[in-house]
Amino acid sequence: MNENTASQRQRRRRKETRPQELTSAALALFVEKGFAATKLDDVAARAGVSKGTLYLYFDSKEALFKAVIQEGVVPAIAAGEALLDEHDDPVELLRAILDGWWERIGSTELGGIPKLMMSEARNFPDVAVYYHQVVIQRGMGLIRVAISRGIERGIFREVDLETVGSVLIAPLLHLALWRHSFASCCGPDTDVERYLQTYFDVVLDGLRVQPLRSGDAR
Amino acid sequence: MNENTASQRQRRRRKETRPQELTSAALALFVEKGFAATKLDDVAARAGVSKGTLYLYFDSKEALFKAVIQEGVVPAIAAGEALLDEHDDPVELLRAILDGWWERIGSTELGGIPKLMMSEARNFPDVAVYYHQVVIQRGMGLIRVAISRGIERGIFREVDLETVGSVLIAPLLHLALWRHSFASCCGPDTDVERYLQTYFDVVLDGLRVQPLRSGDAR
Amino acid sequence: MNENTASQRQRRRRKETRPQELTSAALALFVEKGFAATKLDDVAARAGVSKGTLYLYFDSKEALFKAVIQEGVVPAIAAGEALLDEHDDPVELLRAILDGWWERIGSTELGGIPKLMMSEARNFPDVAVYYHQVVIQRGMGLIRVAISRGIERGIFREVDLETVGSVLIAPLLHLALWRHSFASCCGPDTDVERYLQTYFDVVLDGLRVQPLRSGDAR
Amino acid sequence: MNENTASQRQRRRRKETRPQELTSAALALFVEKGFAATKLDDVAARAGVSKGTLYLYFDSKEALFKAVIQEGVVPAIAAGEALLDEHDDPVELLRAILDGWWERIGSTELGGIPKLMMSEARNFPDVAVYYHQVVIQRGMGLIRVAISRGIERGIFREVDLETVGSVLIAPLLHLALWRHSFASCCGPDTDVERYLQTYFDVVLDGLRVQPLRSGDAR
DNA sequence: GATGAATGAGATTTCATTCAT
DNA sequence: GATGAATGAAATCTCATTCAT
Repeated sequence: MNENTASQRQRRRRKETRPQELTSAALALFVEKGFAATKLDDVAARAGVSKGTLYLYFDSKEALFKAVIQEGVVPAIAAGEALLDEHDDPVELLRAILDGWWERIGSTELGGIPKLMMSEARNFPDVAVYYHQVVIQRGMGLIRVAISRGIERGIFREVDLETVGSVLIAPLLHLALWRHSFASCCGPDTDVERYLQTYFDVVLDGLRVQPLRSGDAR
Repeated sequence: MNENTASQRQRRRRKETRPQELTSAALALFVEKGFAATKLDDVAARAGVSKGTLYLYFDSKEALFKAVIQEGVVPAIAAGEALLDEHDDPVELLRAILDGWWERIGSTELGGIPKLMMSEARNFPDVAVYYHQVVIQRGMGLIRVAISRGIERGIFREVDLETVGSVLIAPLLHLALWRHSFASCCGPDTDVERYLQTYFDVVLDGLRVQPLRSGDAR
Repeated sequence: MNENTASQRQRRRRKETRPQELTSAALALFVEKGFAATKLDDVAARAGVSKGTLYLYFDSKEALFKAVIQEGVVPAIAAGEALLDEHDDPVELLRAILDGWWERIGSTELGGIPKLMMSEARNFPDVAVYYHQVVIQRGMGLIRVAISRGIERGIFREVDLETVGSVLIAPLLHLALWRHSFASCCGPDTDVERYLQTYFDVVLDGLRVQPLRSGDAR
Repeated sequence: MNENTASQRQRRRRKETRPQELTSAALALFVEKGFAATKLDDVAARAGVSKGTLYLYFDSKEALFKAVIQEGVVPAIAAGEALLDEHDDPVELLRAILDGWWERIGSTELGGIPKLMMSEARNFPDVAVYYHQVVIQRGMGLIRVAISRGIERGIFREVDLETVGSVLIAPLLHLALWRHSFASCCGPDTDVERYLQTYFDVVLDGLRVQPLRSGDAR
């Protein structure tokens, strides 16, 4: 009467986890080779299934791409917003956001998604729009809040809130992009720890010994 | 007999400029769609020649790719090193380097090359190594010289010379990547002028009102 | 112990009727789309079973096809021969045969079989030979008997017994084929009742006001 | 200066005749095996070209199908309407139409088209609608004119003009269908000449020795 | 040099068939 | 017996490359 045999459970488990195994394999290859240069044969092989199995879960290569992004986007969304309440000091909050992004996204398997999205944005405009709304704008908003909080409290200078988010995230994105492009043939180029340290150092205190303290650096 | 007829000269002219017309068309499409997703049919059509003609000038699609990078790299090299002698003030030198990069590379047709190289580095490791040596390391060296000159003169703080180059170039690269990815579907995201201004502002003077002035921002 | 529980009986019932449910679903789809364009998935779905179940009853798609024809052929055989004894008047007999075919075959679900057999005869020569022997030749024989009986009694003219069967059945077949081809997109084209009436009218009495009454119409 | 070399002309000739060579090969195979069961490989092989060449001329297998029908339809249209003026006697006109159809369509390579259209009408409703309008209705109209002309002159009885066309064409269609279905495995079943003779005999003068001469044969 | 028709290897996609549950 | 996930052979379709003109 016990119809939930172990193997049945295992099978159901498999059915549920399959899509993730497939998107995970696809993500790795899409990031490495790009979407067009990735063969579904290779995705299937990496996931340990046959080519046909892919089509049980995804209607087409393009659908697989969208699922890969979809899946990769969820953690990014989840990662961020909780931080706003966890840190009071703006400097710490900003570091938490940026550090957190690196820890949870940039340095992990998901760090390839920015490269993939950058490379394919023009080939998949609808996915790009979605990603922009759900990830980029939300992330920029997060940084903006941290900065404006710091400005309110007189800790940060009055920088342009519209643009500062992109400027701040850029060096982290750059590091992530590097890891999935030149790093494999030209080495890490820079020690990650030192890179992050320099990054925070420069961003927080600038290069100059005697800051001009004007709104305009020119 | 005057064998240098007008049409002969024009043809010779054509012969010489042809390759550039082809690589230019290829660059645009490679940047837009990626290498694998670009059809030689489309490259030929964009250059206004037939598909077969491409093979008169390039042995293969891969050879065309290499020529595209090769060609795109030359101006980048030429652009830089002269600057070292033109500017004495380290701040001005740094701005000249970074501004100059944006003016001559980032904001031009060549601005797509970083995206292209980033996307394809792992598919063409030899090209990536070449690009790394000839463009990236040289560019990093340029910035390093500017920064170290500033440190020597007591204008810049003692930041890590190994990593600061990447950190500084990242926001500009980011802007160039954006222009060739999300910009087409999600708008420019930020006004370029303001972005650059914020960038220099933050980089030169940091975010904090009261700099810590320690080597370590933590 | 009463082992013939209701559900057991139902199951046995099921076991016996299953094949017919499957062939019935298959017939409908084979007729609609053709053999090759019909997916077993769809057959299974239409029969309300899983794809695997089909293979419990039929070894292959081809075996299913043969079963479909086999099944569809039985009523056709049964329908005919009894008529010979039921009608004495040759005109009535002929009408009974042709009307009966339309009532019991052409106008029913089985009316698709001629279309299916026509379409697939060359792909399944053995089935075609079987069908030819068991259905076509027998049916032609039936008509031939009716006509020859009419000739003997001086009611029908001396027409060619070899060919008249095909000529006579053709308009009915045509109607059946139409119902399963153009009818779905171009309407019934002709009212069935009027069509049959015209058909019998022309066939029995010809088009001419003054028949030539020669064996040769030329 | 003579740039129209022989081989150039031959090549151009080829370019122009290619599509017909391809549709001709496709027609033969579509008729024999049906659309779905025909492999493009085989079409290409029969036409003596490579698989890829097909795609230079037709966007898809479906487009090839449409071209096949399109091409096959043209002669059918051309064949008919001139006849109306060529024959005055309604009996001769009717024979000319039906005989002509058999000579020019039914007995030729084009005779497969009715089988093909019948088999695939439900899979390609738009093609079926087109075929219905351009071929079937026009053909029916032709017969209707002939019959009504005969009725006016008191040569034909007053049969139903709406339906008599289908009834009359049916035996010819049947013969054409037979040739492309059972004929290959079960022989011609009937001698064509005798079949046509019986057909005209029955249709023109009916089966009965003593016609009822009522509008209704019942 | 220039063309573009032709090729064929290789990609995506489909689907009859199998088999563990 | 019934299921449906998985398979892989085979189909459609693409496109870099060739070559006769």
